[in-house]
Amino acid sequence: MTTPPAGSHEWCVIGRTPDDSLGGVRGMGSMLAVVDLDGDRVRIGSHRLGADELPDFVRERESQGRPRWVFSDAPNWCPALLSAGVRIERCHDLRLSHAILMRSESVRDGGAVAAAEEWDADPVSAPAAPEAEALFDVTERRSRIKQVPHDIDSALAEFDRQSAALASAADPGRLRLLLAAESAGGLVAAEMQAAGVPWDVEEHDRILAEELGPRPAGDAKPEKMLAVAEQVRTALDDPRANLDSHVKLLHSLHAAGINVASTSKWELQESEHPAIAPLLEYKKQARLLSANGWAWLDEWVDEGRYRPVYVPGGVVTGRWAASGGGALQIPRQLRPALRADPGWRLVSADVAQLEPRALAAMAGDRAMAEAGRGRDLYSGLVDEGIVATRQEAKIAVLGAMYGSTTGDSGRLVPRLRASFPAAMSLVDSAAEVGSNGGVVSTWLGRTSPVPGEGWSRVQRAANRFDATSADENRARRAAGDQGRFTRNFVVQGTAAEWALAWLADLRLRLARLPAVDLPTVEGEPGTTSATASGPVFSRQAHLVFFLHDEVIVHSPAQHAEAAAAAIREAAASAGKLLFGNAPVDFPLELTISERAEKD
DNA sequence: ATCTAAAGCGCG
DNA sequence: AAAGCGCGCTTTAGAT
Repeated sequence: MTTPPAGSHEWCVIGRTPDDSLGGVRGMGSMLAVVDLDGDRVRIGSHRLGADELPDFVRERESQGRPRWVFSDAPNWCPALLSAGVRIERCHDLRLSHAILMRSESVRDGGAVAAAEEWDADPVSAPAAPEAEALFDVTERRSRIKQVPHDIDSALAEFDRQSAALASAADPGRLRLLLAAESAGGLVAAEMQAAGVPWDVEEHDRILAEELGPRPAGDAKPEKMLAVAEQVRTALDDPRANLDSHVKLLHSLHAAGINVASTSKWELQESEHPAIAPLLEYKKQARLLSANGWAWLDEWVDEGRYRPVYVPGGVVTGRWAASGGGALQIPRQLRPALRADPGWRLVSADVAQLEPRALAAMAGDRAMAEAGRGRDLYSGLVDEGIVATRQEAKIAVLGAMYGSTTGDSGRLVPRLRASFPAAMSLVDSAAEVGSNGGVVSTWLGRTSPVPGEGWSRVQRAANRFDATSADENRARRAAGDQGRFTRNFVVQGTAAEWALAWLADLRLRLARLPAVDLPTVEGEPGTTSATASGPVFSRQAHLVFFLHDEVIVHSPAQHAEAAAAAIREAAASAGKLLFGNAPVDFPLELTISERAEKD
């Protein structure tokens, strides 16, 4: 195998060979084109690799010059590299970048990217542990999902289109930063899935038993739930009340003289009736059982690791989404089941009030930045006499970012307008653009989607001479909805960019921490042994969880302080990278423990 | 029999 | 209280 020349501005585009049956191994052939981006793109050479050669090749190149690897789609390439013990430092993810570039209003010459529709595809999760019997299902499912092309020529062509689009951007620097951060996020997601969240199955089971009773056989209801259900039926004097069907339950409630329009808990809480308390308890139990009960444990936790499927860029604002496993909805109640391996620690950190801080930074609102500096931003509003209580501050700030107009929130938002004119004018303008059908962009240039045809039709209908008041109301409501969406888009999206920059930087800092020796395995191989994290992460601090504004790092105990420092430094560095010397800080709540706190 | 919509609740 | 943004998941009920 010839090794291509190393260079500091080098990109390696990875793709499948056109003849992927080469050597009798279908789908395993790989090709690399090594590209030098100094000046015009020059194809230095391409290299055909055999079935098992890619990981070694990547490892070798990584140790020499750290190129930026160009992937069609990180989930397609990362799992094999990680399971072979290979990590990369930087990449450019064509699928994620395509989604940003095709919409970005900063790009002046994006037609070619937008026209390459095959790159506008669904994210595909990497297959979990390849279990023989499930393989058919996985293959079957994946074949129905629209995937990006993984062959080398398609990847090179798309890479060219993206490079041209980027070069035409109004602010290529910011957009380049966004693409790098987004791509790094793709790597983090793949790595977190490979590592898994250390999960204490016994603790989870203990929590379930405490709330629901011991695990029932088959799909019977747990005994504590049955008992609570009986209390409800007795209180309703309706021995056959069905608590699982909203419609039937509503009938039973009405029959018992409880006048509610729905069975939602905030409405039930309003009523005074002996059935309400046990009913709310039952609903809580039912939720826990169906969402995160024993079935969830069986399906998603294996060998002491919870492996959810993250979807970077899955939300239009740039936030991550999840697909399967409910990674973004793990109830606080179950957080204690998240537990470090023996000799390891969990280092958890979250940013207090990330979104308003991102807004203050973006708007250059010095007064708002000052209100939050080094302290709880909501308390800052109280200290500065803008509102009376922390609760009011929270309602006002959320109301400002979400565009609420009624109730307490509507009453309090005007005070912010007086105190923080720059921040408020930014979100107010974003709302106005959206309500008129326009698009808005985040700090780094992620652009909101154009409202759909249905939206425009509603607006047109309201402008016709024969428009009814119903038409006008519908149009006004739709315009308001879109305005609130774009208002929030700039804030949520910019906060997501800060979080990506934080993650990207943290990932590299953690990779530079020292590795530890593997614990000697005595007797039975422990099911929660650190080796469950795979060859790359079993000896080194690594990210295991990310949720919009919080991270959890799993670290050898002796490096936990260093990991904590890395988290803080990465946060400071993210603020600088995005906002330069803007007077906004992003303070962290950080804890080192063996177990995640219940909160 | 299988798909979709809506309700409801978990997370930020 | 709900409101005002963004999601995923489970369940039931209704449509195909």
